[in-house]
Amino acid sequence: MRYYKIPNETIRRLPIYLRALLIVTQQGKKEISSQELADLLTVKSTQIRKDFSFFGDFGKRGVGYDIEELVMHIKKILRLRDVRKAALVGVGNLGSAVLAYPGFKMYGFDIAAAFDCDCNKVGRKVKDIIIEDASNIQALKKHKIDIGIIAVPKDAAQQTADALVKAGVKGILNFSPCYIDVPKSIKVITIDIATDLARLSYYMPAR
Amino acid sequence: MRYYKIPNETIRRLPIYLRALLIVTQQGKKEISSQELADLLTVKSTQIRKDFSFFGDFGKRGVGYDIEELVMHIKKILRLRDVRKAALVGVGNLGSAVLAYPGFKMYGFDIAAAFDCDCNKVGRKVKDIIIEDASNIQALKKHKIDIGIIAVPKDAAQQTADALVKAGVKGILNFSPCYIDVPKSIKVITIDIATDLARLSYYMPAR
DNA sequence: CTTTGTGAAGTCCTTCACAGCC
DNA sequence: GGCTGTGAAGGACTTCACAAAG
Repeated sequence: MRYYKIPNETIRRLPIYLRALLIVTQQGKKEISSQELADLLTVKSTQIRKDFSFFGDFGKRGVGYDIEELVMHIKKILRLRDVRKAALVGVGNLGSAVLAYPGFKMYGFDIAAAFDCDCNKVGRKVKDIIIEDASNIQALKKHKIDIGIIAVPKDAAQQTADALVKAGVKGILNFSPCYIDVPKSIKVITIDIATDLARLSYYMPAR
Repeated sequence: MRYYKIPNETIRRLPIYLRALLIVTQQGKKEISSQELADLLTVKSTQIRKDFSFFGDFGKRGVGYDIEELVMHIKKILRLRDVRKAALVGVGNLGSAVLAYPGFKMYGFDIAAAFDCDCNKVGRKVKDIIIEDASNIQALKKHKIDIGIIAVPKDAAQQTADALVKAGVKGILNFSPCYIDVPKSIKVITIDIATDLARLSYYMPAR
């Protein structure tokens, strides 16, 4: 194996592979061939082998891949092996759904703090976390939290982002349907269902 | 302009352009150049012009594009011009967040029905919609609803999908972190934040 | 002078074809 | 026989460079 740069498209597929592998692990499977994995996803088996070849060759010819080893490698590439602490801002419906979502833990994220500006919510306990007042966001500097999750109404998104940046986060997951402006050393990922919705529409037959 | 096939990647970017255009429209802007749009997004201006050129040439040289016209064209390509009716299944935190999300309307989707299997919720009214019992999903056949939104716990996802297919939907938006099996004429889009999370992790500096 | 529209060149990614190994 | 690993070929998308138009 040569140490080529890993293509962006491969990085985009790794989480998809990871999810599938975690699901089949729960079903008790120990090994998987590129063909079996391909059947679960909409990807060709040669594509999968090529992708895996970028970070080592650990498949067994005639057999397939050891799932546990594969999961470990993918997590390493995606830097998911160490638990990363995240803070949630906005505990409305969306924020609550985020708190309840099991995927965070599965991917090595730990939501360690939650903030809201509604005094009725402040002090309430959700999943072992006490909701704090949003004006205390800067406090998370002490907690080694490096990810902020924005789940507030869009008019409050920018000021929330500013507060999070001030508090020292390095990455932001933004659920508000708007652009937010941050220093370019901060990585922002905006999740907007609308873009997926539009794709659903395109690929669906007309009524 | 020649009628080439529109590249997949262009289709993927169109919703992103659309969102940006809708945002600047709200700010009162009437025309925009490819460079201005590029500055808002992480895309090169030549890319934008090339993308737009696939579906006609309606830019004014020396000026830019008429935003209203552009929005109309993109909506046409993405088949978003006619309102599509959707049914939501599962009115928990996530489902409630979905109901409250303004993006649906903006993109021509109308959530016209909601279902849940919790009898405490059935009968309650949310945003002009009365929550119906999940066993009545087949009833939506009468309502010309062709999209189903799955926001139920993952163990109930497959049976919900089966019921929706039986009820005649043509597309499914799946928020459950699992694969669902449907006839291949049905388009399914699974939204799993975990994949975005993993990308956030990869592009963030190590702790 | 600004900005679009577009062939051509360049880059990146996917698929093929098959050698190598279990 | 079955499946991985990979150079090479092929295909898709992006960027360049510049002509054409307001």
